[in-house]
Amino acid sequence: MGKTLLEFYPFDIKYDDNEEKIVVYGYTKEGEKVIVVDNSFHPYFYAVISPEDKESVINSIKNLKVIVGEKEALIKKIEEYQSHLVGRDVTTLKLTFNTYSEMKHFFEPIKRISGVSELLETDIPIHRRYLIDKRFKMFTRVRVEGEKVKSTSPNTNFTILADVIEETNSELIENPKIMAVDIETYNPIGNPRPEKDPILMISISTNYGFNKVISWKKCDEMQDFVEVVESEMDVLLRFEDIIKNENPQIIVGYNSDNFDFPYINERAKKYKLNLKLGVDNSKLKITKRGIGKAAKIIGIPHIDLFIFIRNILGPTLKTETYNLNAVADELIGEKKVEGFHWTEMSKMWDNGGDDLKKIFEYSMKDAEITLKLMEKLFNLIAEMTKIVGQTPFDVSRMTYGQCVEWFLAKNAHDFKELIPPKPLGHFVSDRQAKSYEGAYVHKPEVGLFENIVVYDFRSLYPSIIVSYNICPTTLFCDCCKVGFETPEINGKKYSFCKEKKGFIPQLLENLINRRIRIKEIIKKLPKNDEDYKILSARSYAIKTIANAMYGYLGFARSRWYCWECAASITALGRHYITKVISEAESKGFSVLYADTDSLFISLKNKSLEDSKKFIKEINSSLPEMMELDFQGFYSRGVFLAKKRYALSDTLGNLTIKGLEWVRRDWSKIAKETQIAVIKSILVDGSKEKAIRITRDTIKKLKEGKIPIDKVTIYTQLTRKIEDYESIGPHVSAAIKAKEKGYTFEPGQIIKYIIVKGSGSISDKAFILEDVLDRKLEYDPEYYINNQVIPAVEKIFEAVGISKDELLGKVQTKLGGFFGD
DNA sequence: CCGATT
DNA sequence: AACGGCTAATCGG
Repeated sequence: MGKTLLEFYPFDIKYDDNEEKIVVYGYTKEGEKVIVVDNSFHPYFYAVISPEDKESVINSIKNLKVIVGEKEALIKKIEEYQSHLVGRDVTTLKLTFNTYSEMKHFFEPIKRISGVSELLETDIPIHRRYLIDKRFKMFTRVRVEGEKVKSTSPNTNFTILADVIEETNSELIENPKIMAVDIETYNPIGNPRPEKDPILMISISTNYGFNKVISWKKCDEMQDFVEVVESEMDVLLRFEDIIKNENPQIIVGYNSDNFDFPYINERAKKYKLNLKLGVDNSKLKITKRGIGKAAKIIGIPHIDLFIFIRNILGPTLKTETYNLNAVADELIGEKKVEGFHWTEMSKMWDNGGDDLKKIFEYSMKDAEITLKLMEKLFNLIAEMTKIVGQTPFDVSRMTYGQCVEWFLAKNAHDFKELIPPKPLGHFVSDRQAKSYEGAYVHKPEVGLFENIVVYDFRSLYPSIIVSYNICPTTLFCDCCKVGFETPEINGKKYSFCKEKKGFIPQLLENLINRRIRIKEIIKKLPKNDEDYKILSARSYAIKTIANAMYGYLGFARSRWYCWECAASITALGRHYITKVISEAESKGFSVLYADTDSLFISLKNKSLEDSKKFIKEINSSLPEMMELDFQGFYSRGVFLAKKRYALSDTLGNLTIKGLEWVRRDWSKIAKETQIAVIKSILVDGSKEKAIRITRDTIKKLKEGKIPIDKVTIYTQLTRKIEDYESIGPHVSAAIKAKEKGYTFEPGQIIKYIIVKGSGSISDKAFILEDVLDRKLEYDPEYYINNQVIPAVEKIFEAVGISKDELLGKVQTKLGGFFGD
């Protein structure tokens, strides 16, 4: 079909193991599906050599005879490359090969050549190497030149054999076709067993109007979206059919890596079906990834939103659990179909009729919610994908550490920095064994205070890294006699180069400046503007990477791990916060509390104006990138201990940190009582009301009037049940449930209740399902003495009311509090 | 009651 | 498989 030039949006990429070439999958603006084959890319790695041995090493490499299969494998190119390894000058040879399968046979023989000290970048997967080198970003417009040929894949418009493939601009694909998928399974004993229990239905929801539930059981007056086929096998075949005909550009699920797709695969195996979902007609592949699995469909990015939310969004969410219902409620204000619990699935399926209709509705809604979540999160996933520079499939599954690492890897060569190897074995354990001092936390004045001003350092750690040029490449440089110096850390000062910028501070400075520019633009846009949404997501993605940089430097499995850097950052953080504390005190403010980058002062006889003058003075003395911000003014606050306090602003809005209220391992009844007490004291200024509320709760608990969901406690299993040394209540509840056939995985949230009976607290702990089944009653004594009272006791003490007084055991005159 | 575990 | 600091409950000797 001849030479052609076109622009397209790449969605996925693979290194073809058999044909040994890079294949990029994408779409033109008109939605035509294209495959771009890049024959020009060849894998390579670096050998670090002593410069004086250069000729002999090159000769030895040329003389190597490596046989792969029947044929001799050849080195394609040898080039000298003067570069840096973590700031140190190194001479390397860049060795390029025709294919990866040939290249890997050269690792060992080249390592053994005298004059070669180490091999670098042998542990970069080829498709990632390709994206690092080519610079273009997934989901954005890319220019390709090459020969247009008929596609070998049946459901693709054409293939291009590329000569050139390059970035044009970073314009994002508009409105990709997204398909959300959810399955329901037969589950007579709780968790479904893929070897026995069939898939009942597969639900599909798209952002372009195709919505269906495919099932194999009929009932009267079925909803329009239900399509009934003959059998479970036909459900699977119809699913394959839909993927092929509908051509979704992105497939999304919720926990689909570890549930939906592995289950679909297991059931397909049973019928000896090969579900060819990939654009290249390849099978749905379930791979192992860390402790879990990942479901890969070649050519169509499959995003498991549960994984992305858990890894990246989780810490910013309020929700206690990452189940679909709670997450969707918080992010998009939607809930699942009510009056239905998944444990009833098989019973309702067997009943048929209206019950079956209800399952159809429930399943459809789940797929719809998943789709809406993706529509909400697409911009963020796309921006993370762009900034990290890898595929959406990979990036959506990365943790913070991996996002930072691949971001650095992408940019390292601009600074001629080679990518250090992943640390293994004792390198990791040695690093883990060597800890360093963290942030400073000021012991609070326990009690109730009024007129509180809060300051915080804007992006404290990133601004320190940039100001002090903290980088593994600048530590104790050769050029500066005295560089940027840290305070003493265990009696030693650390120095960072003043002459040349380190690559991490340089990249970080670019990120910070980029974010400032974006925020300037956002300010002028209306909130519902499409650009506003994209730029907000970009700003959030940049912030995520910038804030994770410090943690990455102290992370034992980092390629650019640097103990001295991490320890210097926290030491400087401690230096600046303590400096502000002492200056505030010397100016006559009373410092109530401080933690890491924030400072709480009481105005006392000073004015708000005085506090603003103070902040100006501080800022004029700080390095340019560092800034102390005015965070807010609060009319009242109660401080209980380090990391435990509550504030109320002038409008009565509460800020609560560290208290039981924000913790999931406390019952709702304890948390609700606690917040009601805080509100009474901080907002209403009435300790009588607080006492009344507490006593009333205790009475209701005694009378057994509190519903079960308010006495349920959530605790995560962090390991396998048998690995626990100490059996806490949640573990004990799980052990008892396990004997009855329930299964538990590490990471699972255990919902348990302490019931009436004898023995230790653990003896009396049972999981929610057990309690409901056996109609057990909660233990009022436990919830009064171990939940409600401890949650409010410290607060009452801080305002001068003892426990006895609270419970009415001692008659004391109340009063003298906020004028009453 | 107290250190260890969570 | 991002850091350390910190509080508090409960176990288990």
